[in-house]
Amino acid sequence: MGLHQDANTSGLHLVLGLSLTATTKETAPSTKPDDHLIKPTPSKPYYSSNEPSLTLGLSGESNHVAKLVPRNNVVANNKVYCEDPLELSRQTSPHSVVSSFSTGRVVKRERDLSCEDIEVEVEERVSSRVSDEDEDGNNARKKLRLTKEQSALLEDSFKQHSTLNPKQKQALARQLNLRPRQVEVWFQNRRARTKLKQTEVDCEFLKKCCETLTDENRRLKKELQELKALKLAQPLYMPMPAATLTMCPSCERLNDNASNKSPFSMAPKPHFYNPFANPSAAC
DNA sequence: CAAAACAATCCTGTTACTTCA
DNA sequence: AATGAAGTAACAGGATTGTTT
Repeated sequence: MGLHQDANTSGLHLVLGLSLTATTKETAPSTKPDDHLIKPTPSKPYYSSNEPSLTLGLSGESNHVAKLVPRNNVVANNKVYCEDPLELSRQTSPHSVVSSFSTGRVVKRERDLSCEDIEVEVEERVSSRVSDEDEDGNNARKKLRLTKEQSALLEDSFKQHSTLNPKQKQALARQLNLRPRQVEVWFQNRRARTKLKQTEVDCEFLKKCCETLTDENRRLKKELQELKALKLAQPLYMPMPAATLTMCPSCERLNDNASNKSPFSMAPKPHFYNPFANPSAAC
């Protein structure tokens, strides 16, 4: 669960309850390590009524509801302190005050703010948040954009190594003021993009191969027809028109081999030829 | 030592948000 | 102002791998 150890070790008792007041699928417990984070969605409000939810609070404090604290947060004096600006911004407002308010098209780069800054920032926004929200509490899931500096640093890091060990991830996250999970996700997506690009390049290459081979096939068919016609015209002996007959060196070799074999020997294996590897017109 | 359980990480596919034309 | 496309952050789920019991 998303309980920070501080809460467990402080000697306080925790109460876990099931109520019918809030949450959606998004708040359901997950087996994944980082999925304890509560995620709001646009169509699925972070808190909605008439849905079962888990509530967790300190015993004797009935007002403490849904204190699901991510691992990197600290609980003290009934307040959730954040080691991560983004997470704090998510938690401080139950409706997930995050980076931007789509209605006003204001994109705020929270990444640049420190934790303390965020606390202030979030408080400021919470007051103005009400008017930004739908009547029924619906709130769009906001996506944070990385700053140019952050992207550049991540790119640099990716160039050095496309995967990160935990230490590198932590260091990078600290350096960028991001959560390690965000760094991890960025690298995953970056690897996926690289692979996709490579696949597209490969696809283009194969298309060209296919085109070239089709052309070549057409040309050889034509050549064969011409030879057949020539054979009909000169049935006895005809010196090979060397200028028109092009022979792949590897085919020739196979034919030579075949000529030494008995009539019942196996036919040579068809070989697939890469037209780009050999500029020969015939191949 | 083998096997089960678990955690961490990766990949792939998808969703949802932002930006821009 | 509205809209669709492209880019991308974030997520889900399954596979793999290393560690622990």
